[in-house]
Amino acid sequence: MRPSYKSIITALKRHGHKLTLQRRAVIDVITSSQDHLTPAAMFEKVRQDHPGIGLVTVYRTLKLLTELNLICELRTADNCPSYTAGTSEHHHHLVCSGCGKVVDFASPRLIERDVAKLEGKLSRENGFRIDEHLLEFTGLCELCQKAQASSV
Amino acid sequence: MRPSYKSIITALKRHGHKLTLQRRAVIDVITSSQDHLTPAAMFEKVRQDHPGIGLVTVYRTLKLLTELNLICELRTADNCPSYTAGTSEHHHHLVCSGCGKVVDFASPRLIERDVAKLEGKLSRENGFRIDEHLLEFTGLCELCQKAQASSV
DNA sequence: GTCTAAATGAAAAATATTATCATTTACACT
DNA sequence: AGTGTAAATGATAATATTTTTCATTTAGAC
Repeated sequence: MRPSYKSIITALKRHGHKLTLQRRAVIDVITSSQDHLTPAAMFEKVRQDHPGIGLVTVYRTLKLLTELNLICELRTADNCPSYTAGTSEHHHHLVCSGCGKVVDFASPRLIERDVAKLEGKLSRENGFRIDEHLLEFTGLCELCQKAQASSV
Repeated sequence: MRPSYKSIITALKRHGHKLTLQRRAVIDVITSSQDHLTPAAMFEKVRQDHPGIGLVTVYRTLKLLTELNLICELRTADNCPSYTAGTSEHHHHLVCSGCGKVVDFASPRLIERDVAKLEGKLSRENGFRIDEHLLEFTGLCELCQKAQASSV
């Protein structure tokens, strides 16, 4: 389940962080959108309700939430990180290389089991302590496929 | 098999690109290193033999090689892209979140088969044309584990 | 050898992110 | 409710990374 506005607020409080209007605003935006948003996009959204907020605050809030593992950070080839609520649930990414759209999905238990095995093997062979894994598919979404087809 | 200096040169030629000293130098560095290198790191290496080369040229060459799919671009949480020779061989990444070290590995056929199945399902359900996939493990390498242990 | 489009390097611009610091504010404690 | 204090904010500057621009150079076809 995607973490709700409330659960994130609670977690922040639990870790001894202050609940400022600005943080609430950022959390509101991130939890009420299904998409992965870049810091800049989030800033624009938050701004609508809180004209005074600074981009810096958005960056700081995202950093904090990422450190507490309350949101999910994603980096793709377009160089901009984007964030979405929901790391409590383990999920993977399907990324459109055309427009950057990201679809989250849960992978079948079968794969997760195999991946866990592979994780053990890699860990032993390379001396790593492995903390997480991510499966990422890249391709073109429906719209970008059409755009490509019509431009050729 | 990792693409060799020669194979990349040939591919460039085939696509009608000129073989400048600078490009040769960058390709030499990227093929003779096992690691993923950032543009800046590559610049430093290339510079040793070609003091006159510009960082811009390194960027341009990496961009070109990436577009031609001759090298592999990787982005992790530290925000710096890094590149390595070798996309002709399908491989995955084990990334150290401490120092950024990347180990490439091939995943067992078992997983690849399941992933292919999942790929078909995702493609159908989301209307994506899926081009590639990447499995990425994140953790701490041996050195960074020790560093962490001793600092606590 | 000559020609030309492609590639380069220097500098500036654009973009993204972080650091600094004075001011404001949440909230623990009365 | 009022007060004190550490944490958080916003403005600004700084840093880092990547791209653009453009005059000059050069690889490679002829």
